[in-house]
Amino acid sequence: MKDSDFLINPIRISLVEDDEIIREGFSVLLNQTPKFNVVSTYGNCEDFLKNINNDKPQVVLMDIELPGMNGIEGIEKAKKINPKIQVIVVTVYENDDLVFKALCAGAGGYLTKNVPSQYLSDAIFEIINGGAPMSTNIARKVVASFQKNHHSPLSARETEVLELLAKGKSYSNIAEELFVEKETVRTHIKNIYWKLEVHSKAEALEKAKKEKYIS
Amino acid sequence: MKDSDFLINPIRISLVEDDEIIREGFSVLLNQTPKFNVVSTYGNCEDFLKNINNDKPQVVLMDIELPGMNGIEGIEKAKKINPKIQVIVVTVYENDDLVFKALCAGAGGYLTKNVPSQYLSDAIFEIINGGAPMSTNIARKVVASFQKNHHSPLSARETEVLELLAKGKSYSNIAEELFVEKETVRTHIKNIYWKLEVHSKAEALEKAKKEKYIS
DNA sequence: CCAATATCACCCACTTTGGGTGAGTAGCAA
DNA sequence: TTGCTACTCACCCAAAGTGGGTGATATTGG
Repeated sequence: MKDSDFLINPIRISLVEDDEIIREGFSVLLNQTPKFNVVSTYGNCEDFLKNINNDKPQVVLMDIELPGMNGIEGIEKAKKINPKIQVIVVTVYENDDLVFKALCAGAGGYLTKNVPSQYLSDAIFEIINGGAPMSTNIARKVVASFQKNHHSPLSARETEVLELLAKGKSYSNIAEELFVEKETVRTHIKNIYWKLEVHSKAEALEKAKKEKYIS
Repeated sequence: MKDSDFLINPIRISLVEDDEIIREGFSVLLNQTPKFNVVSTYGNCEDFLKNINNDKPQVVLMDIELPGMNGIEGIEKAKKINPKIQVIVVTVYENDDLVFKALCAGAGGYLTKNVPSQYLSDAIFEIINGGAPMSTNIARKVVASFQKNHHSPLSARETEVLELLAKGKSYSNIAEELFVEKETVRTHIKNIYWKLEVHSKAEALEKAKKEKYIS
């Protein structure tokens, strides 16, 4: 599909943003190009969800901090109504937790609000073309979330054991998989607990994941 | 830092790519701009790693499919030698497994090889500025990896229970957390096993993660 | 109304888990 | 050489966890 095709069938866009100034700004900005058709704008998720089947947006620009239902819930419900809807989060918040919650909820893009106006249009085209538009800092966060902490107190073997424990395997399972005795696995786990200063599987996994000793 | 600063201190770049044509092409292309300084090019990881402390590259463009050590291992070892090195994978492979293995190994960017030459330069600036340059399709894969399967056979409550089980919690832990009896948790788990056609925690978690019923 | 969901109970047997203590081997670095 | 760490294995114990079976009740949405 070429960009010019959108002149015949402009991309249907809804905006959910409680700040009226920003909302109208985005709306005017996007409507400047005939490739976009801002079909509706809302100040909260409730109204947006109520009209979603009428508006039939292809792309939604969604704020996170909203009166009433927050954007995360809004994304979840919107995706449940129509999984094909592409949601781009546009927010000032770049707190790690929010970013990952939004992506888990179904956001397909995430922009921090200081985006130059050109980026907005680019992002919309990108998500329509199967991409995942993200601000620089967000992309880095997302990629970093895959990477492990290089300053783990755990030895290679211990990390291996803990990784298998994280998959829900029992000591015996792990022993078989690593071709060692169950007693050896037990010793590794005792040492892991000692190093992480914990006294149970759940605590160890929580700490190890938080500190990114395991993925 | 402004782009113009790189005229005084050009960005030091190493290339690891076994196809000599591509390698030389990239090298010539990047050296066309005085902001870049391609300090070395290699056809395999072994040679690259041997000279890494001499070359002192800030950015490495790394192929995955290489004779001898593959790119994934290469990234791991390079990051172990100098964690500050920024690695951008440049490859034709966009197999899910490889993408995530590369990111876990420490890659900070991932481009599929049909990148227009302009993108290469942009990507290098982006990674130096704390971003994570990715091709459209790769970014989508990465974002999609956070999202759950909307066609889960599990009920909301069952998913909740399984999610806690994945954290290594015991039935009793889960019961407390959900304010129900342990017996109720046991029933949920029995139903989960039945639905997923498995007979143990490890099997259930494996299947549920593979099918993305839980994260 | 029926099916699915969520809740709880009691049976049983086996395994798992966490903690304690001790000990041998190997490799590496001061 | 002497430590240190890592990796391996063994045996003790008691409590808790796990998987499977069967049953029940209440609520809810299509």
